[in-house]
Amino acid sequence: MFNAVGIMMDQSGGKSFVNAKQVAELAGVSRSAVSRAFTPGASISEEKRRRIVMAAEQLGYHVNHLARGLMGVPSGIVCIVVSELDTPYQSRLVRRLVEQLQAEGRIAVVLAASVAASSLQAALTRALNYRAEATVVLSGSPSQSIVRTCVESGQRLLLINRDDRMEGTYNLRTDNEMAARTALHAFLRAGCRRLAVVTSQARTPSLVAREEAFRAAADGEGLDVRVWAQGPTGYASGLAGAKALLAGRDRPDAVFCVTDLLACGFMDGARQSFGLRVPQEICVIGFDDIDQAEWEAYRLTTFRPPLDEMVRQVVDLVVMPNGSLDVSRESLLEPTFVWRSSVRPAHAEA
Amino acid sequence: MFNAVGIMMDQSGGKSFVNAKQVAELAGVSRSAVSRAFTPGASISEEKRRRIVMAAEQLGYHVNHLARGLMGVPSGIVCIVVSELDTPYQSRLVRRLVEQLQAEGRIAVVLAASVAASSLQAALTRALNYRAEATVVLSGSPSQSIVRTCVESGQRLLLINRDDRMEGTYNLRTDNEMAARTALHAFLRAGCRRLAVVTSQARTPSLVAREEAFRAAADGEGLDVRVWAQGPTGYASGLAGAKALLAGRDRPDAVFCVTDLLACGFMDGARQSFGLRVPQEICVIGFDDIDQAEWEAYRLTTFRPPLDEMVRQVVDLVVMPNGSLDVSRESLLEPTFVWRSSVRPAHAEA
DNA sequence: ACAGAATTTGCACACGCGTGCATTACGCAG
DNA sequence: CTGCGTAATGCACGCGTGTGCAAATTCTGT
Repeated sequence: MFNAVGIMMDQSGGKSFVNAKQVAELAGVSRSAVSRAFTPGASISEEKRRRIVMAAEQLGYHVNHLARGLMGVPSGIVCIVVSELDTPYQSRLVRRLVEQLQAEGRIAVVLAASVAASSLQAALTRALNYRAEATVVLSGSPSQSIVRTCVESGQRLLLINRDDRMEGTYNLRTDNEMAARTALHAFLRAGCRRLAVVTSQARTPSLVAREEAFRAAADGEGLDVRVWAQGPTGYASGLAGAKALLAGRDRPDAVFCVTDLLACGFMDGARQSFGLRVPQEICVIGFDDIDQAEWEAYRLTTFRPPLDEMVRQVVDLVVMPNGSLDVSRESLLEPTFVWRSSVRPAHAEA
Repeated sequence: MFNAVGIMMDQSGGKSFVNAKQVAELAGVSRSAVSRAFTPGASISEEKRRRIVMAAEQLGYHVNHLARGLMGVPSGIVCIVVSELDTPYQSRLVRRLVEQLQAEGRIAVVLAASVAASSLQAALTRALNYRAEATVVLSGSPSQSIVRTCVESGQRLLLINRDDRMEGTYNLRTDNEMAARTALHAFLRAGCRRLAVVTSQARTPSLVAREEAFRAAADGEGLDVRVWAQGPTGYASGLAGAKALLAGRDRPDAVFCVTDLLACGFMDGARQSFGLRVPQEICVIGFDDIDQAEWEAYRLTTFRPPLDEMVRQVVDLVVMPNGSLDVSRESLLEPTFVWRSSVRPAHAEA
């Protein structure tokens, strides 16, 4: 029944977990003492705690967080819902979130919202089943009903980069409108007049906001904007966009790509298929400041979302106790304009 | 105390969770009935189940998986330990794993092993605390002691791409040796003779294996190999490697980069700083087949790990019941050689 | 040495759930 | 109507833990 180190075997041949009672028996103390030994701030003598910890180590005992979460104690579980984890921007954000949440003693459950349409619903249900303290949604449109379920259950729902504000959720978004205006003015100062936007078929709120703000700003200057919006939000669409936009006469001399991946694809297309030089013959601005934007092959002028600040706010909202957090249900973060070499400097006008 | 839909408020103002007892009261049945209503195959009349489900929906009731996991029922939690989630290769692998595990009804907890050296130890401890069914390690070297603890607790430990096999773990790795030999022969057929390897300071087992296998294969042909190994495993190191290796006289004409990111950096360095053309003047081979390897700017010849097969085997090992899984504690997967444009074809010898 | 304060300890309960077991209700043939 | 087999139901227990409360122990000051 017991092996050399005292691990109990169950009938199926696998090993079962050691519980506090067994540790108590080995250490010759009550089970409560074991519980207190692993509870910071509990009243227990140092000598007894040492003996208990030693016994626990010998048996391979670990506090069962499931049972702990059964009581009033918060579970420490935070869900992160993400659809395209293999994207440079998303993966970086998730990494930072996981690290910081972990530093705060939380544990991050990553849920994929990509498989089916109802998958997010199922994922959030699972999150509820595990008594997650909060859920961070990086993508997908949660249905109104599931959101209500979450909020009513005391779940905090943090929506990142989604412009559709909903009742009872905390919204974090970057200032897409400001970025679009900044991009336009950078183009104008570089002497560009034939504007274009490259975006994707996916009507993600952030991307739509960037496109529309850019068009509105250009409209304010009396300038026209050609728009290319096809395929998914990735490199391939940018490449295809270049081939489409640059094929005809009167090709654009300034292109705002709503995503860095689109921008990389566009630049490659402009160079390979049309022999254009960036920024001499065509200027490009992206958004996200992914790693590749800094690569020598691109040196892309783009907007860097304030990742540190975003992560900090998310972690704060998660960690914050239940009282007094309704103060700011929404916050708008300013991206930084990162000037590299894909736009002509102002003084070098045509 | 109760609001319109019957959600109980706790004293702190947040909502507390609904339990089976409350559902039972509303539906006018016993608590056991509620439990059975949500247990597939339990003995309960269809009419009563409908009434219970309706009451549960009205109250926003969700089965508490923590309490369920308290009993013999497996927790359904799988831990994924990863150090560099914002890397193209890792993020893609994690995404696939999360999706497939989710499809099998498991929930994936992502643990960051990057912060501190002892962080992996802490991560595995947390995994044990939550009674994870299995832990998939994509990086870092777990200490022998913590591995024993995991295995003795019935945790399955799956190590991916780590050559150090340990007692009681399941190992999945790709055939780095074969890949290195294939790369060498591709270089030789292209007429290259001045070989080099670009790797990083990190002594990750896979990377070391690729480097050493390449050197061994070259040695078998009587050829020398210059090695550059500095900095982390990323684009910047590849760029620096190019500047260092190509600066002197007698520059290499074939470079095996142990990672695609290194290869991208190297290609950019070779082009920007030395005006070299790939593959006419220098051939490059990478490893991982990340998205960027297919980009027009690189069109990198590289090795594609069999991701589908890897994920399938991991999921199989996780899902498999406790009996009869010691059959294959290790499996070696063959990467595919992806031929693009960064190596001269065989017939175009110098 | 002794009272009183301060600390430590153990008992017992609660948390939310699944389930074995005894009991009841039901359907059906004789 | 009776007997019997089957489906449905409710009671009570156990899972592993944290904690209030009272009892027990140690410490402190005079």
